[in-house]
Amino acid sequence: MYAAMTHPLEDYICRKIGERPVGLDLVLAQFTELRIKRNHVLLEEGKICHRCYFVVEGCLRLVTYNRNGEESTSNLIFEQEWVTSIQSFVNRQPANERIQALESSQLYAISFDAFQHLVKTVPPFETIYRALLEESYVHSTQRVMSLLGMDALERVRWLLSFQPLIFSRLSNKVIASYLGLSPETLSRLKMKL
Amino acid sequence: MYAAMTHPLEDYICRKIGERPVGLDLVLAQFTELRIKRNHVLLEEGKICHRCYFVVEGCLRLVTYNRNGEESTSNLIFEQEWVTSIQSFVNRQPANERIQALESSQLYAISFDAFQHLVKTVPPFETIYRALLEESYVHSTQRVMSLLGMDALERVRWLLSFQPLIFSRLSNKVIASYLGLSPETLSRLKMKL
DNA sequence: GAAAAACATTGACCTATATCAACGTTTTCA
DNA sequence: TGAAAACGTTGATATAGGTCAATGTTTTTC
Repeated sequence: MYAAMTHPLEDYICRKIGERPVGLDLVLAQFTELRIKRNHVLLEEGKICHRCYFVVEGCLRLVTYNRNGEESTSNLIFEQEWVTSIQSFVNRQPANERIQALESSQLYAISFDAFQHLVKTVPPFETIYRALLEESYVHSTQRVMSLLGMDALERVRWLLSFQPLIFSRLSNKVIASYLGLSPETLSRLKMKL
Repeated sequence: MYAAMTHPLEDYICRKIGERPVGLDLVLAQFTELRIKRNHVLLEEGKICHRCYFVVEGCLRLVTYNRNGEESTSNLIFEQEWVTSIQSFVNRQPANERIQALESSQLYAISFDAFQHLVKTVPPFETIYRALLEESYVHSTQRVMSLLGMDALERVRWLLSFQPLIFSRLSNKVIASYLGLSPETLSRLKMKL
């Protein structure tokens, strides 16, 4: 039970940097804990996203709506990952996506202003943020490639090999909307695996 | 002809930062100029991408190949933009995409090691890199949303409104492969605009 | 813990987009 | 500059995946 004795975000940061950085308490002080229930909407589309969240426990998704009101899952976020509507958070513009909890979740939240301040004044924080942006960008480009070049079955296999966790934890409907498929199609493809 | 008197990369960096940063000459010294012809392949898939390029003049694309050898354009890069195979460059792993010139181009290249060194030792360089990652990540997420939630005609209109330059400069075939469409479909859709 | 709602699956059918083929036009390059 | 190759467009046809509907199952809620 040692894990429960330390601050989850402290663990994360120390692990990422490989040491306990100077000024860490100052960083941690900028975050507030937050617990939300399944289906809770953290951000509605059209609103500006003023916060960035670290996921301690649980799972969330970014949801976009097309002209006909049909939803797509533009991203899935699990433990030890961060979530925000990046375009809205960075550019201070209305979000074109919603942030919704898929499971009851425990989060740490930081405001845009505090985030910017840390990025500017705490070098290790900027480094973590940069590394996170690299990871996220790489992931997003891989996703674009899969959507451009693979058919439905290939995408299912690709997701199964790189993020098998998703299949054991999320509903058929959510997985389908993340893959750009109808639930019926995903249901049928699962039999062909 | 004033523009020709200064270093294009110097211009870019000063414009991004809003002033001439200390140590800029040190940064510029790490880059080497490079001129390539249309269709030249800067990086082949399967090789590790050891360099990052700033585009002074011209246009390039990132190309991925699926199981059947059909190509998709995973990104398009114009003047004043950067190109590398990000996953390969950052993680030192074989690239799953090719970098190819669509026009004869003038570039400035920097090696991975020099790039890392600048990121670590020249704070304004890290800041520019971070801002670039933010922009690129935002762009990539928008692309995912368009591929998940829009039909072919909507994607064409979307591209036309956000990057009209592309239509005046690139071939029907390349635009189609960037939109995830066959050339025939794009050809037909253009009449419906 | 029972009723209601949401979900997963399967079948029948439909449609957006791909594929294949033909042909004229543009580009490339010897 | 002229032959060959690549490209763009259009028509005919094929198909992957979507939509609609029915049914049984799981989850939510009061």
